[in-house]
Amino acid sequence: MGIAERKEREKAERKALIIRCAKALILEQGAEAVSMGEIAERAELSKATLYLYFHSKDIMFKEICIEAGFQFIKHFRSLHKPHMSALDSLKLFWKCYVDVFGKSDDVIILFNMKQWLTPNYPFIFVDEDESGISAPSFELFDMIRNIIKTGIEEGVFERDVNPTLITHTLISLFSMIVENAVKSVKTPQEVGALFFDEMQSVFQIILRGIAREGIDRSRLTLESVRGTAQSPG
Amino acid sequence: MGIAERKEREKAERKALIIRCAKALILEQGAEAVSMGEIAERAELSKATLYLYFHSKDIMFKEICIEAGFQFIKHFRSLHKPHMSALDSLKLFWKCYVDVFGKSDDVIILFNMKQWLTPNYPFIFVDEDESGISAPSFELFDMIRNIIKTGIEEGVFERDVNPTLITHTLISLFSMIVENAVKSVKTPQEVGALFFDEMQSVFQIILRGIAREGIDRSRLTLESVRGTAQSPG
Amino acid sequence: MGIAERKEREKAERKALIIRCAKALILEQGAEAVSMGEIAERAELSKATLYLYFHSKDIMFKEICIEAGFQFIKHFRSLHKPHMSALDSLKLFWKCYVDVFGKSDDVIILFNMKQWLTPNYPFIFVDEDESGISAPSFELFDMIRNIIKTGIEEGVFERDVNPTLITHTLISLFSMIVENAVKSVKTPQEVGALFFDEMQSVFQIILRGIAREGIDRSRLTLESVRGTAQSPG
Amino acid sequence: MGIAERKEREKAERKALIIRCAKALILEQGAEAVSMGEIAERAELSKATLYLYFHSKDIMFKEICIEAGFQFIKHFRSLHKPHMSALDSLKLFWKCYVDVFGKSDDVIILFNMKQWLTPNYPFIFVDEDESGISAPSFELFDMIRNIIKTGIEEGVFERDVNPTLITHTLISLFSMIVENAVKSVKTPQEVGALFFDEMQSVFQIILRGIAREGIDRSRLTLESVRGTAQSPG
DNA sequence: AATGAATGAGATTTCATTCAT
DNA sequence: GATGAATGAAATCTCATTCAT
Repeated sequence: MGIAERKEREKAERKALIIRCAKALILEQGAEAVSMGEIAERAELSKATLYLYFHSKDIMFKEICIEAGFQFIKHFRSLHKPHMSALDSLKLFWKCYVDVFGKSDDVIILFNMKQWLTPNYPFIFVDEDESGISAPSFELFDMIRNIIKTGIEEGVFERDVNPTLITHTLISLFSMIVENAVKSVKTPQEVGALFFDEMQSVFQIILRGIAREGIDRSRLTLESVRGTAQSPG
Repeated sequence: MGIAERKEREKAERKALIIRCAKALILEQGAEAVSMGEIAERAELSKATLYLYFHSKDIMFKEICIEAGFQFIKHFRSLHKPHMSALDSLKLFWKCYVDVFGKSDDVIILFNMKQWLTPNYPFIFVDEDESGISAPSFELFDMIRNIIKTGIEEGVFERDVNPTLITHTLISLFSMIVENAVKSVKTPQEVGALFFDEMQSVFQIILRGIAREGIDRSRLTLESVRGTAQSPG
Repeated sequence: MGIAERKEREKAERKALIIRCAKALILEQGAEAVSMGEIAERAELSKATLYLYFHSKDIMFKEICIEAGFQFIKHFRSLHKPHMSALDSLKLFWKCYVDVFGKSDDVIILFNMKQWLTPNYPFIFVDEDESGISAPSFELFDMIRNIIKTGIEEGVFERDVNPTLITHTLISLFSMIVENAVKSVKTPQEVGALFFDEMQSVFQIILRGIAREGIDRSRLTLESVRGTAQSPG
Repeated sequence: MGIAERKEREKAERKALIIRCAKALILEQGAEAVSMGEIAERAELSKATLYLYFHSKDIMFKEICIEAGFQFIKHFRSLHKPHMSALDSLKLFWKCYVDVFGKSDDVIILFNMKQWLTPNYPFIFVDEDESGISAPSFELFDMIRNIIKTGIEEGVFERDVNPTLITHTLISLFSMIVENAVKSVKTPQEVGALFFDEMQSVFQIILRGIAREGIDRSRLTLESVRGTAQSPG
């Protein structure tokens, strides 16, 4: 019986290896430019072997996206408390984003690969596709939307704000900024500087933009998290 | 005597036809996926003929993009008055966006193709490249940034707002939303609905988010322009 | 009636213009690389116009070859006297080669274009081909062969020498050396230096190689003609 | 245990097959005219397969050429003794030429393709190029030049003979004759007849032409090797 | 007579995917 | 389970040649 387990484990490791290599290449060249041949070469496997683990390039890339999404959600879940206020939740969301980004490239990967989540990227409606893989799309989306909804109920956000739309916008923004950051620099560390300045500023603007008139702006200010981001671990 | 002119016109029409077909395909499939063969087929021309009008695929796509950019800027310029306030300018910017979009797909094209062009398009100054085409990128960017700066001077926007960053963010947002809208629906008319709801909402949130505390929100409200957009001229 | 003549003349001028441009391009890039489009551009004519003067690229290039051949033959004829000895004739042949080369690029053109004289280049058997053009091949070839034959009769060349073969070899050599010279340098002036050293040396070796044993070597020595070549007239 | 070896062998055979087909086509049409498609068709493989064995057309042709060069040099080396006189060496050179040619088309290929390769092949030292292939050009050139030098030292060749130039000439001549022979006939067997007559005659003339005055002509005579050539092993 | 415009045919090269071993 | 080998289909681009005007 130990043999079966070992085989299982080895198989998972192989799969992880492939994904790791694919991610590295996506970071280096952008998702569009990566070919199966390159992934195989980097993983020191044959192209044919890749197809044992993923039925197609499309599916491989989708799985990578999805896995990256789960990492982020998992981290957020582990820190989020049910009773948190909307503002605290959003600030935590921001913190998690920074944390995960500091620790791994998943966030970059996630947002760099929108073409593999088409046609309804980013993570809105696609829950199950022909490949039988269920995406974390709705979860991420729903999570944020619930926070916005809570904010409206708490009277912190404007009543005329459309939670679905704002959620969409927030995710879009994150995605866009990552994309720009990734494209203009090379290493994750370099990405950091550009990225966090812009991200934090934008997040704050959105916060202010959806906040009800009269809400004190000090409550709508994000703590600088750059220090955290720069010290991965 | 009219012969030369007619020939000129016919040539321009052919070029326009090619561009039209290319745009349609870009809207349907995204810029990356479109091949010269498909464009030729759609235009009912041979591949070789395409190369008479554009020396390479790269150049064709750049020209399409740049042309679209100029259309937008031209329209804005024709309506913009020097003495306009920052808020009025931004509102006009929004109106132009809607107008141009209502009349053609240019804006969609413009933003849908940014990736294809240059990593940080349209945020980076690319005035002249090896193809000899000058891009309107910096103009667009500068235009918006000047409006933001004016707003800060007028005391309408927060002093701590970074004009360059906000400009970047605004363009990113527009770009992103267009992209999402285009990808999730089929016809330009359908795009319209999603698009304007989201765009207008986001634009308004940004406006509120960068406005100084105490600025009356009624001043930060965009008129609904959907009617205009839906009745193309 | 003057009109017809003028037309005739203009036509001839146009044709000459085309040939001139084609030659220039052949010298610059080598015959293989030159395209009809380039020739048309250089001549400031349309590609279609080229086809009014030459039914195909093949025919144009053949005509160029043939014309170049005639120039050389014409010059040789004008200086050759019927009573000349074989050795004097060959020396004259050499002198003409140098002269024509000094004055024009025809010799280079001629030998640079062997592919358009296939399959029996250089100038051996092809007298009439499908295009109806008769080549000066046999004339050139025959001229040399007659000189060799005379030399044998005079007892200057070995009896076991095969005139046809030697002729073939001589022409091959000229062709080869031109080719190498042309390929390794750029301007005709530069070609000169390399070219004449090698050519003269080789010509002399052949002369000695075919001469009868006992013929005094001083008779088999070519005067240096480099000065002549360098001062184009 | 034999599996790996068999695979290795099969791979080598495939590569050899491709080269064989390519050579045949080069002989039929000349190097410039042969396309990857034709080679693939002749080898009954897909074009893509060709690219498994050769990264580009350029590289394929270079490899063919270089391999042929090595074959020739190898054969010469195996028969050449250090103490040989210049005349014996040159005669051996000639014999090897005939031998290799009798057994394969390599020599023809070698010389027929020089144009395709590099302007002054095989006269210029090209030891390592961007494709990482080292060429035997200089070796061949040097080998002959050393023989000529020895001959001068032995007092068999004229003191005023320039070894580099003569080497250049010899190779040019061989190259030229092969080319002509190949172009004027169809089958390799037919090539043979033309080829050897001319080659032998020319070789002998050169020998006589560079020999010192007074050297007995019987020493400068090549044995007829046609019989050997016609009976391929 | 001249040409602008068009094109068919074909060039080289890439890549996701399959299959026999 | 792993892979080397093969490939079909498609990509971009070129060029000699034709034809309506």
